[in-house]
Amino acid sequence: MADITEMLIRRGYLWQSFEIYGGMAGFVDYGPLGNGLRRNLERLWREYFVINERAVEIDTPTIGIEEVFIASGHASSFTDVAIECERCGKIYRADHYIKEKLGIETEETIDFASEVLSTYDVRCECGGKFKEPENFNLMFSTKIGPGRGKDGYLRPETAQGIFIDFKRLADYFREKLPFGVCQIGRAYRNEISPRQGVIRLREFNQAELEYFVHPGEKKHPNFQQYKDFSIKLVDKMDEEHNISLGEAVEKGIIAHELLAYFIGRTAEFLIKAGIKKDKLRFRQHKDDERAHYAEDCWDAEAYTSYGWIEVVGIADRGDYDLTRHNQYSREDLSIFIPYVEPVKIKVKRFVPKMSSLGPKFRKKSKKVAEAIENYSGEISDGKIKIEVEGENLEIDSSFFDIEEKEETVYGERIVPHVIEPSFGLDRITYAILEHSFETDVVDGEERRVLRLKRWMAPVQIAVLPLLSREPFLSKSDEIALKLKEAGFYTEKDDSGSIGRRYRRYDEIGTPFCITIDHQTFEDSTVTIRDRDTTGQIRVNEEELESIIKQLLESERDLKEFGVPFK
RNA sequence: GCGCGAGUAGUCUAGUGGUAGGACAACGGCUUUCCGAGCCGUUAACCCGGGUUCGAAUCCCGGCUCGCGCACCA
Repeated sequence: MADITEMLIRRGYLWQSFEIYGGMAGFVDYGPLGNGLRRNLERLWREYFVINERAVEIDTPTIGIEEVFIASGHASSFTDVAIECERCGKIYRADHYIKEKLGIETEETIDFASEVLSTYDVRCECGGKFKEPENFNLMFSTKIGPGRGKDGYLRPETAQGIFIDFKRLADYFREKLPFGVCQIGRAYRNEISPRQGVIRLREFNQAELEYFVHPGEKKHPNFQQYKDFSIKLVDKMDEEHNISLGEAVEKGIIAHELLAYFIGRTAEFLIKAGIKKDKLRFRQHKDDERAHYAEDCWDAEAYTSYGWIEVVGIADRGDYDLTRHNQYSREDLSIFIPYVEPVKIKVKRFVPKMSSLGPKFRKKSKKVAEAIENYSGEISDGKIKIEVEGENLEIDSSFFDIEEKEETVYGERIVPHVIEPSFGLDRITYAILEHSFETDVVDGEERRVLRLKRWMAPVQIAVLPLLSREPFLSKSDEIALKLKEAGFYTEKDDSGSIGRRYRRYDEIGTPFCITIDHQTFEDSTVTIRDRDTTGQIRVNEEELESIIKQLLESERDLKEFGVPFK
């Protein structure tokens, strides 16, 4: 691989943030081209994960109130208790270190770690003593509102915003599973040591789809599409499989069809975006690697100069999130699933008689009534035994009626499971750039060319007057304007020799250059030059828009559209 | 956060205590200019702060950033 970072900076793909103030690790600025590329990636992602699924996109705040992250588990599992050696300055996660040295499973609290350290006189490997344990939270905290305000955090993932809106969303989808909800946006993690350029950022771009399904139906209607598709799979035992996704499900390597579907879909998407198939693999998380919420998880990994890097995580989060938010918010986040055939069942119900309960139990009567309603045991000697506020009571039949009838049950309430494909857009953008950047030789001279997929290029068309004077300039302006009006990202460039300009656009990945030459003024034709082959065709000015459109949407050969030129 | 190395125009780089140089790029001009042509001209840099010194890009300290290793990576 040629050194790409130099080009990315110089040509306006990626810049260090806060550069004139010395910079700050973990943040990146997208220059004009980088931003364009990432936007195109987002557009393609929507095609794959929203428009062509039963899915919608929403947008929720990047700041979350504390309650959200207590419920989600991030407040505790995202906080590490860290211990630092006084002598050598090494920092460990307290729970890891204690478990390794003493074999004790610890709670993740400062007090507990502190107690264990002093009780067992735990020392650093260098022999030094540890300072008092401290919390290190990987979430950025903030205060909402004036004064002491309310505690808030910058979201560490976009997903929580979706879970919180679950009731509204289920309603939007008319209570019918499966459905998907996605969010594209920024997320924040206060990394201890961000490194490797765009690979580990403190503020990054996610595209997440939460696909809600019936726990017993982890299938997808379009799985057929990927059943015979194969991609390199590495399971949690580090074993490699080169089998179809259908087989992988049959053999139990992938837990279920729905995960396999998203693996297939993700692979197709990444390849369409410009990731090389031979530099793409899916790796299953090992048992100790999975997040607190995940039941099974497969990462898409792309091979880059940093080695294999995770670009997508596809997790079966089970009902973890909805159940937790259910508990903490006390909102019912289940969904009603009707049976195919309603079921008739006999029910026996105890109906409290308030007119007799009231006078006898007074303030307690409401609680007694509830206990009677919930009673499900037998009646002995016309009495039932219930417990109210720790007190055992015998209630005789003058306080309740028994209603026995046949009821029709139409369905049941269940908490859906969620399958989450979560995409790191920054990493994907970077991997695409690396996978696309090549050098080749044209006319004996080395050329740097960014072979982006045509539909991904931030600058799609460059209009180049052969000569930098009239009438070439006006004609170029006229054609560039027409192409812009047609919706193509177009640049006009008359600076330097024509060869120099071709190189300029090769380097940033512009797939096609339109050249206005002498012949243009004789027969109203222009040339289209293909970035990858440097071949040219000559076409009529009137057909230009339609040909460009077809070329940009496909990988069709330029020669199909006109007479080769030169 | 620890250790090692590095930081000079947009980019790459020379300069090791005494006037900061080059290449490429960019910009303007000349040249009927289809694959980084040539010529003339222009713009443009010592990461930040402190110290030592008559004098610091250079030596020392601290910070920031980048690279590598360790640790961390829900």
